[in-house]
Amino acid sequence: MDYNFAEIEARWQAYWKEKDIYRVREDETKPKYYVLDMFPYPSGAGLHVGHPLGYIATDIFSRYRSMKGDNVLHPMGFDAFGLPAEQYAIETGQHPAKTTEENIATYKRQLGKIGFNYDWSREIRTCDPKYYKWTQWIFLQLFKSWYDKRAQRARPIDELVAIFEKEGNRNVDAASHSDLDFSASEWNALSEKEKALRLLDYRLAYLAYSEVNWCPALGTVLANDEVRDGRSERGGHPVIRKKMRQWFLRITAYADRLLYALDSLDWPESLKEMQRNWIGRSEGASVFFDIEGQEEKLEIYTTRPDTIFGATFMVLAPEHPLLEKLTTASQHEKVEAYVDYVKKRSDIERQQEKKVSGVFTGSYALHPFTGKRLPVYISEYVLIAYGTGAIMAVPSDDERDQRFAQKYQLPIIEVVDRSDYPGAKIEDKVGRMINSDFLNGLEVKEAIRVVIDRLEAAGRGKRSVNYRMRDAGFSRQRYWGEPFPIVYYDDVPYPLDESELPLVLPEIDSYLPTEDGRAPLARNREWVELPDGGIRETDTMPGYAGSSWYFIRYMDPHNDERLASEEAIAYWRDVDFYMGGAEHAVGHLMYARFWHKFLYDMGIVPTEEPFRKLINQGMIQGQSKIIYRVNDENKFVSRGLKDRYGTTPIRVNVHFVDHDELDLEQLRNWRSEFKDAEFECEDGKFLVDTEVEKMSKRWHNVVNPDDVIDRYGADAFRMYEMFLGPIEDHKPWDTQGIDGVSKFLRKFWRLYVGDNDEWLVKDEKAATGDLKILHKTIRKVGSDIERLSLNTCVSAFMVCVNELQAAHCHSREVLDPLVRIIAPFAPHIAEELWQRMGGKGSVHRAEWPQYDEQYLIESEFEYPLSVNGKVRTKMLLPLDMPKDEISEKVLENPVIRKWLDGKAPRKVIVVPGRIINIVV
RNA sequence: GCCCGGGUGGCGGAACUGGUAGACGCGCUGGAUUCAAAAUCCAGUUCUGGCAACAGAGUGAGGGUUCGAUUCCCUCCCCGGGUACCA
Repeated sequence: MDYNFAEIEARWQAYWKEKDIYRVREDETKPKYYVLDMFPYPSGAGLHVGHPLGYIATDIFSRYRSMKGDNVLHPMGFDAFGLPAEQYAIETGQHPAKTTEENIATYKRQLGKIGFNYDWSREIRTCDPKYYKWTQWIFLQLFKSWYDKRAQRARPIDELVAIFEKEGNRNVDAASHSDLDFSASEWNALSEKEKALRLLDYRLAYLAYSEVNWCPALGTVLANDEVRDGRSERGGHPVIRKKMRQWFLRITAYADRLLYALDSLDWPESLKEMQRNWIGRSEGASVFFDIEGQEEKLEIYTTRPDTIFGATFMVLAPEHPLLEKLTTASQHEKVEAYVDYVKKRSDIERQQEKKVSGVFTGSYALHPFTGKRLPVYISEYVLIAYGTGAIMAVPSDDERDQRFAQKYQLPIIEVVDRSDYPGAKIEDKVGRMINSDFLNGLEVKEAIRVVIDRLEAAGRGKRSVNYRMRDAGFSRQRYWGEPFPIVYYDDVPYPLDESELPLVLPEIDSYLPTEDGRAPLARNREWVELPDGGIRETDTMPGYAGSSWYFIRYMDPHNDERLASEEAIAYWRDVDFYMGGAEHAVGHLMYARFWHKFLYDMGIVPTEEPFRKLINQGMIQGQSKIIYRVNDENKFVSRGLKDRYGTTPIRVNVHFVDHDELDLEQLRNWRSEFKDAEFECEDGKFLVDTEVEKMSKRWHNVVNPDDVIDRYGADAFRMYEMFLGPIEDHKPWDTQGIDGVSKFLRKFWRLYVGDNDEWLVKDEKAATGDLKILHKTIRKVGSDIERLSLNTCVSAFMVCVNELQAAHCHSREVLDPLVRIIAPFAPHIAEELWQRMGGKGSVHRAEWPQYDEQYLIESEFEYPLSVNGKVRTKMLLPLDMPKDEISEKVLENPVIRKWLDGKAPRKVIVVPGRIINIVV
């Protein structure tokens, strides 16, 4: 009987569920291993064949580790709050909880068919109040903490209050966005409200005003990627920048720790580099410039203080707070016009502009060393959000400053002699200082040190470190997210008592924002307005809130007392291996690391970093199928004929195409536009072109795993996904190719089961050759799994089965270990054969076999013989033959003699067990 | 522009530390089986020449190191991802 995957897979999936074999418990007798997949957002479209790629890899890896004796945690859950469900709710009026629930059911059904080993008793959903109780709890801890830069850790805010009461803030080095100085008596004289507002400057979760993309027509705030060219992507309505009071998380306090810990992580180098760039640490100096006729000083940030004698003008961001004071009456009109011009431009436009523009303010700054007058300009190339929003312009050593100087005819003073460094660009930090007074003759690096010392001594500047990274906006004016456990009294935010958590997301009558532009939750006045006069926060938390700590919850997902028990956390500690898409390189991975470090400071988790090893799985792309429509006609032509007409390419459903030939019948029934169309074939066939691109409904190239599994089975599907190529690479899906692994599984089956379903495996001694094949495979598969090279594992299995088949091997001594090592890849067929073989318990609880070195030792080797590096023939020689004896033997070889043509070889190189090269 | 990947048959890919380039599979070609087809099995399949033995070329292009380079070094081209007037 043939291998009946449908029956086998259903049987064993039911068996595993019934026996609960994937249930994981803490077990001190075994080493722990935590394997994690990035949990999915359950979209309405369901899974396509690209989604499970990483899940299959971790499934194989975790099954392997547990057969090797580890206690493996491999959980799954759902990132269930998010924009698409809310958008759908706005369009249909359906509650997002309901559609989310339905989508999760679809996902679980689809995942179930693939045969994963998740411990579903540990499933979590970020939208479940039992889960987000602890998301809210962590937020409260952030709210109640400040960051002590000296101790390099978060501390309770009460300790900061105690310090303020005793000595003010002068001896505190805290992460803060305020530079206000105050003494103990000044602090103690403040009202309760003033104290509360001032503390916000120090909390790790704080309120501040910031600009958002406000779309008046939609009455809502838009994410950056929902805005195109200053208009909303949906509907094309104008979008303006609007100031709103919002929650922020002080991630910048952790910038250095986030940066330096990267070195210790086993992550792809490219991903670590992205995080480094995102943090964007730079070392330089703050310099204070006097302004002619003004009390106030202008603070600038520069990484090149050494070039200060080359500064010939200053540039401010058009939003700079000092601008009004610096603008003289005569320049007022021009400045205002320029500020207006910049206001209308989106950040993206401003940043992409290649044309230099700017306006003189009328004021002059004074050079701190020479006292020279430096005109102060404004220009859009200086950004208010970076550094201090003001620069000293050094046209000799900065390309943008140079272009600006050229356009406005400002002087350029060369200050760095780079003649010792041919090829150095103007912004490279190399060279010898010239025209720079006391810096003359110094190397750039030395000059930086010297000039900062001078500036500090003169009280005109200081060493300073700057980051590109900014605090994380944590408010969303949306419904489908975690409510903030915050109540305002007299505009001051107070935390809810932890006993009141979770603060459950209330019902509302419509998912739209209110008419006056407040978040949707404001619609439920009963919920918002408390009897004691308190007003609840109506913003909700962003998507990354719930995903920043979910890996901890899996350790103990049903705990109502703590986010996870101390014992569970002490046992599981951190994620050993994390698999997910590269699109989360900076967002999710940065926030999760930040939260983890905070929880470490709180003493809740024992490790500084959450994810020890990380791999990005590549994307499985779709193959779009393209046909050509003749312009202005209801006529389509086969691909070879497209150049005879003016044509437009059109994508058709990938399922209508077999071997590049289109099934016209199916196409005609697909859409009315094809019903009566004319089709011109070539050689009786209608051929299509193929384009590899993202798998998406839009391109009609989506392949659903359910269909593939129905036709070929889950085991074939799993192995084929792995066989496609290296896990990190992008590669196109081609359903045709699955035939290969499907055939392989049938061949594999026939080693065990005969045509009439008879059991072929015998308890006989295996031939040495068969044992060689087996042990070679055990070794290769084991080491390839360790390095996540799963595609080569599959081909190793193919080679093994081909060889065993040719050898007519039916010995249990070989076929028992073979079932075990294939079990992680094809868990169903392995379980079936294991059980038929009379194996104890599940094959997935069996031990991973050891390979036996004795079968891998060879006594002879067929050496390739090469002449001048080109292989000419082969020769079988004993591996223990001494080199000079080999040389002699080789020279007797007729093919080699022919190539030597009677001459003596210049050299004979023997690499034992590898190759022999004769140089003539 | 900068940073990080990557360019190998018709296609997906293999070659782990410099040692037989193209494993494994798809597709294609021919054959067996079949009334026929599907399925299955067998053989061939980098390119060029040759019936073949064999010879020449060949891992994006050019150069270098080496007995030997897909692998190391230099220059350049192309593709993918990230990022940016970041002072």
